[in-house]
Amino acid sequence: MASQQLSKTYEPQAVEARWGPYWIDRGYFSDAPDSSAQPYTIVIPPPNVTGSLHIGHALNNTLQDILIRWRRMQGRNTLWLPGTDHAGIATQNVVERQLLEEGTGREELGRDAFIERVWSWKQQSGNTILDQLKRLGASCDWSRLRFTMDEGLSEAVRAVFVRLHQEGLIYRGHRLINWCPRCLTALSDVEVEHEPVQGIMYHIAYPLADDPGTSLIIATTRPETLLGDTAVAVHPEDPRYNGHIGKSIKLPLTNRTVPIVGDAILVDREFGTGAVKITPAHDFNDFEAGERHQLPRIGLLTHQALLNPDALRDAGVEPDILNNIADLSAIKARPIVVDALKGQGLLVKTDDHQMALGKCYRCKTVVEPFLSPQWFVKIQPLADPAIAAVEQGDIRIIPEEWSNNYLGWMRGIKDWCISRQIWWGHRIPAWYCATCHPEARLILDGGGSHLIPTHADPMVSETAPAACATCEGDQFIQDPDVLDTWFSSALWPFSTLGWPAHTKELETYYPTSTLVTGLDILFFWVARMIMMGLKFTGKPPFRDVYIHALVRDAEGEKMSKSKGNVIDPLTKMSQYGTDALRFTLASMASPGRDIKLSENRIEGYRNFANKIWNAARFILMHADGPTETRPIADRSFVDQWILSRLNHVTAAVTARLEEYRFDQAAGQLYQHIWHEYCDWYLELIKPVLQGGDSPAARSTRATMLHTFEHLQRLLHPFMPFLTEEIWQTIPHQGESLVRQPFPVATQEWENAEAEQTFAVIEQVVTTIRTGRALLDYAPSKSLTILATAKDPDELARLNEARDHVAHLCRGTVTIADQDTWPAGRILHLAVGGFMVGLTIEGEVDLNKALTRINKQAQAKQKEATRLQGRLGSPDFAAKASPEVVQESKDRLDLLTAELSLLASSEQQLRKMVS
RNA sequence: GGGCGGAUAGCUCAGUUGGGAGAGCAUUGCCCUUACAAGGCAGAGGUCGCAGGUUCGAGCCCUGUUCCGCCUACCA
Repeated sequence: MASQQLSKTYEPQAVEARWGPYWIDRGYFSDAPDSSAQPYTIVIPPPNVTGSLHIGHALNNTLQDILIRWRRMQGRNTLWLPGTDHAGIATQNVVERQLLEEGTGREELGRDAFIERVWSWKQQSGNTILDQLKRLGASCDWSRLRFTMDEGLSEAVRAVFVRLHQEGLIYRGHRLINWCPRCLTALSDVEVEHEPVQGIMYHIAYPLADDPGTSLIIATTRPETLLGDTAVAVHPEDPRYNGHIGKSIKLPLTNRTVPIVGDAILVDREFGTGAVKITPAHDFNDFEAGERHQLPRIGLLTHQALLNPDALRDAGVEPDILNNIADLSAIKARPIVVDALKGQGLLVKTDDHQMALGKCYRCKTVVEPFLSPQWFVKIQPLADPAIAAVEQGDIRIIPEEWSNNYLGWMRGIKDWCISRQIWWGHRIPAWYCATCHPEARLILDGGGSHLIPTHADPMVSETAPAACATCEGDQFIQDPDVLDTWFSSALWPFSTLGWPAHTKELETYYPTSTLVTGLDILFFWVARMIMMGLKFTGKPPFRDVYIHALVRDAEGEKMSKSKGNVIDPLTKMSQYGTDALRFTLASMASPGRDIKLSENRIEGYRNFANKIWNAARFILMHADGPTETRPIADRSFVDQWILSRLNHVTAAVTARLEEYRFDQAAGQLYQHIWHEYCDWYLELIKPVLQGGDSPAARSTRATMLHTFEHLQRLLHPFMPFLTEEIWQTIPHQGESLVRQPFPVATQEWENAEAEQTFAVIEQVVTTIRTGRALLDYAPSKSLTILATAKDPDELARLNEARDHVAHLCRGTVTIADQDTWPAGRILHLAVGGFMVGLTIEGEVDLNKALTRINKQAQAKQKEATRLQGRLGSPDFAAKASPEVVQESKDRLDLLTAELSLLASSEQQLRKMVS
C-alpha cells in the first residue's frame, strides 16, 4: 500500500507523472486478439505527424479514452489503436522550410534525398503529439502504434490502388481540377474552402463577327479569362438572343471568333445579362459546357497561376495586350484587360457582386481551376453502398442529425482527384515505358513542372513491370505523383490491423466499434473510410460514429493562432491538472452544440478534483480501525441510503455512457460525489466514526471505504490520474485501477424507504438552517428545536431522522405534538408535511423572518391558486389522466396545509414583534 | 440558393413520452465548525427570441417570423 499521507490540496503534476508511465510500463493498455472477451475497438483519428496537441485533440481523445477505459474495466477485449498520418503537403512544407533556412531546397536535394530527409525529420520530431496524448492519459495500446507510411499500410495502399484500377474505379484523365499555385499541386474538392468576397461584375460587349454594330453583352467577374473563351452561350428559349445561335462573336482583344451556342444548363436567363462566356479551361461549369458543345480548351495560366505568354499567343491575343499582361497574375492582369476593353468602348458597366472564392485549406492561397492530367477515383459505385449502410442503420451516426449531412453530401458526390504533385506520400504505383514515351523522361529532371503526357499509357501494378507490352522495352518511369493523404487514411481501420493479410487482429478487432471524430472531417475521412471499408472488407469499418463538437473560445469564436485566442490544453493541464481539463471537456460535450470553453469552467472542475481529494483525506483519517461488513439490511439507515444513491448513480452513468452522453454522465458524477456523498453522507457518518469503536462504527467504516472505492472505479474513465492515486492509497485489491471491474448497478442496494427518510432529513435540516440564518444565530450556537409531522409515516421517519437532524443542525431536537410545544418565543417554519419550531433567545430582529415568511406564503398562494383553477376546470377532470389529477390534488392539499401553518406562524411573529 | 443547429438566470448550458422552470460559474449575507476558504451554510436572480395555432394544459408539438452560427452549392 502506498503512503497514507495525502497533501492538503490536490497537486496533480506529481500524480500524473507517477501513474502515466506506470500504466504503460505494465502494459495495462494492451489486450490480446485471442482473448475470449467481446472485443471493443477504437482506431484513433490519426493526427498529423507534424501536429501538436490542440484543444480539439484534447476533446477528441478524452472522449475516446473515457469510452475505452470504461469498456476495458467492463472486461471487454479492448483495443485503442494509436497512430499518426503522414500529412503529405503539411509535412513537405515543414521540411522545405527547414531546407530554405539552410539555404537549399528540395530541387537541389533531389527526390530520394528529400524523402530521406523527411523520414529523419519524422524520426526526430514526429512523436511530439504522441507524447502529448500520453500526458492526456490516453490509454492507447502504444505497442500497436501505426503510421500511414509504414510498410504494411503502404502495401495496403498499393493493393487498393491496383484493384480499383483493375475494376475501372481509378482512372487517369485530363480534366479541370482545383490547383493550388503555392503548393503546386492538385487538390480535391473538399480541400477547397469557400470564402465570401466582394467582387465586381463586369458587363462586356461582345460584337457579332458579321455585324460589328450589334453586340451581345455578357457578364463576368473574371474579365481576364475572356482571352480563353471558346464560345458564348445563350438560353435556347430566350427570344432576346436565340436568333443569334449559330452565329459567331468577334472575341475582344483577340483575333479569334467564337461561336454562339444555345445551352439551357449553363445559362440562367434571369441572371446577369442572360448571355455567358464559355471558358472551358478555367471554370468547372464551362468545362462541362465545353464538353457538351465540343469546344476547344485554352488554358492561359502556368503552374504558378501566371499568364503564360505562349498560351496567350496561341489564344490569338493582341500583341499589345499580350506584352502588358504576360507573366502577371490574374489579379494584376485584370485592370489592364479592363482598361483595354474600356479603350475599345466594350466595357458597358460594372456592378458590385457578392461571390465565393475558393482557397487552399492548407495555405489559404486562392485556388485556380486548372487543366491537367490527374488520377481520379470513380466514386459513385463506392458511394452507393456507403449511403445504404447509413440509411439501413448498419452504421449509426451520433448525433443522428448529422446523417442527413452525410447522406446529402454522398448523394451529390463527385469523382475524387487523388493525385498530388508533391514528393512526400505514397507514390502512385503506375509506370510508363520510357521507350514509348520519351517525353516522360523530363520527369526525371525535377519538380512538378513536368507532367506525364495525358495520352501516355500507364502500367498499374504493385511492383514495377518487367517489360513493356508494346515495345518490350525494360526502361520505366514511375508516375511522379503521390496519393492524397486521405487515400491512405481511408484505409486506416483495416490497414492498421494488417489488411490485406488475414491477421488475427483483423479478425478480432474489425469492424471497429466506435469512431470518435469532429464534424470537420466527416467528408474528408469518415465518408471515405466507409466507402473503402465496405469495398475491401465487405463490412462497415465501424458500428457507431460519434461526432463531437468544435471547441471555441469563451466568446464563441473559432480558435486560431492568428486571432490569438487559442487555449493550449497543455498549459491548462499544467495549471489545473489533466483530470480537470478532461472532466471539463466531457461535461461540455453536449451533442450537436459547439463548446465555448472558458477558463473558469476548468477551474471549477479543478475544485471538484480537490474536493474528491479532501474527501479521500477525510476517509483515510477514519480508515484505521476494525471493519465489519454486514448484510445490507443490518446496516445503518445512512449506509443504506448512500448505497441506494450509489446504485442509482452507477446505473445512470452507465446508461449515459451507452448513449454517448458524456455531459450527462459527468454531471451525474459531479452531483453525486459533491452533493450527496460529500455534503450529506460524509457529514452524516461523522458522529458514529468519531464516537470511538463500536459495532456501528465498524459497519459504517466498512461501507464508507467500500462506497468510496466504488466511486473511484466509477469516476476513473473521466479522471484517471486522481482516481488511481486515491485508489492506491485506500484499502484495495489489485495492482491498478485501470484493470478493475467497472461498477455494476446492484438492485439489492435500492432502498426507497431510506431515500424517503433521507428526504425528511434534507427538508427539515435545510429549513432549520434557514431559520438559523433568519434569526442571525452564529453557526456555533446550539439550537433548541421542536418538530412534528401530521402523517404517521412521516412522523416515524422524523423520529428516525431526529439524531441526524440534531447533529447536522447543531442543536437538540424534540419531537412532540404541536399542542405540547411550550408557549412563548418560537419561530415556526413549515416544510412539506412538517412543522419545525426554533426557540428564540435573546434580542433578535424578527422582521427578517417575517419578510421571509410573507414571501414564501405569497409564492405558495400563487401556486395554490393555479392548482385550484386547474382542478376547478371540468375539462381538466374529464381529459387529464387520473394520475395527474390526483397529483395535483395532493400538491394542493400540501400547499393548503403549509399555507395555514405559515399563516399561524406569521401571526405569532407579528405578536412578538409588536 | 439549399440544408442543419441555436436563441431558457449576469455568463456557459441541461431540460428524456407535453402536467410543479434546473445545474455549474459569477453574485449577496454569515462562517477560517480539526477532509476541503480550490471550502461550508443560507439566499437573490428567469413573462424559456417574437407572433399565432393545437391541447384541459406548451420551454417541449405545428405554422410563421427575427437574429446568430455552421455546413453545402457552378448563379456567370
